[in-house]
Amino acid sequence: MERQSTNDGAGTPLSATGRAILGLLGSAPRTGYDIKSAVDGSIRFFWAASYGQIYPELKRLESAGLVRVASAEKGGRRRSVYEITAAGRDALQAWLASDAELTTEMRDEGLLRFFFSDLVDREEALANVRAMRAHHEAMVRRLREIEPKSIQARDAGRRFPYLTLMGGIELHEQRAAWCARMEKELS
Amino acid sequence: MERQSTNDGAGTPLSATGRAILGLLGSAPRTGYDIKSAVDGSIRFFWAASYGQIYPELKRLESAGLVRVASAEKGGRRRSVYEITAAGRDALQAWLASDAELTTEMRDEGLLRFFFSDLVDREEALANVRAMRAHHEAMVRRLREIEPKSIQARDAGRRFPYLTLMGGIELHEQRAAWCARMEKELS
DNA sequence: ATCTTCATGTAATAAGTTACATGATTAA
DNA sequence: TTAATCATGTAACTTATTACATGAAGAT
Repeated sequence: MERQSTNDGAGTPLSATGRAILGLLGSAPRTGYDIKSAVDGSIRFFWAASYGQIYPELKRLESAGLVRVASAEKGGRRRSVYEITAAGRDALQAWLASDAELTTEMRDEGLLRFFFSDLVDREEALANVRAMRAHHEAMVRRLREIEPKSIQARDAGRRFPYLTLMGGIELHEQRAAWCARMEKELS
Repeated sequence: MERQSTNDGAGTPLSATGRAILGLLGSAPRTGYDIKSAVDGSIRFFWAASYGQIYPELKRLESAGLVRVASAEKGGRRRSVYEITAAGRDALQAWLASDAELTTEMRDEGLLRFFFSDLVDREEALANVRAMRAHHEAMVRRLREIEPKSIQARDAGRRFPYLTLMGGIELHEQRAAWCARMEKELS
């Protein structure tokens, strides 16, 4: 087994979510709140993060010297804007260039139910598949909403977020189509 | 927000992994070891479980009266075969027929890297996509290996495991195809 | 003989969610 | 004036992984 986290020299190894946050700070300085919005508005379909992870992780990244806090104020209001440091950029690049094992996991309770559907009536199996399809179709709609923003970034020279988004749309379209086929199969 | 777990009357609510285990015991009595094998050999691509979850969960299911242990012996060796009880079957059916929220999550570090690939050279982005494709192709091969077993179950009247498996193969084929297209895009 | 599979479990740790608490600013 | 958005954080809890320990049975 290989090490599962990137560790450059000393200090606590960087967790996968830490890398995600660092990556988002790679393109712009952000507050914890901004990071949560960015996660939800772009990488959420393959990588989620809650405030309960983000704020503590930002502190860990800071004490590891990978980000620095530029405590700005907006109005009279406290606001901590984090930006990536040179060391942070190095760590990020090192991760992106490494050949470490990539975790890929899926947890889909809809498929779990589908798998066990021999135990229930056709109607119940059908209801489950319909719910799955509705979910994937909703995902496609949500992803399409962020398409314009992604196109802007692409035209500004950052094409990967756009390509990733298109991949996500395709993925959920394929899953929705599979559900539709299963609905026919069960009818 | 709705309750996230199925709770029939009193006792500890049943966790998602508990439901997965109960579902597997729905078709045959099994040991903890058998359950691990069954998970790895069928539902793993959308629902994983480790021994560290399985053995404690079996005890919880037992004290909730949803499974019973028929302590069999094979050779001179200790062996705990669990089987589902009538109450367990009720709980399983109730879950399969309920309209509770279905958790669907994905964590894909390859896509995370891809998303951030504007920060690295074309070569590094390409290496990452190739690794992703290799992974999905390996998944397709592994799933195809269990196809015969699945066909047998289908011919014996349990068709959903087969349909689920075909869905998984399609899913990973689609992802591999997307990777191939991205490789072209980057060349 | 020795390797693989069968078999059971726990302890430490890591990762992540949910609920809660608090309050300012901005748009309608 | 009221709702939405911006903003920060923690505590309790749940969930899951990893590493370890142990050993018999069956195959080569």
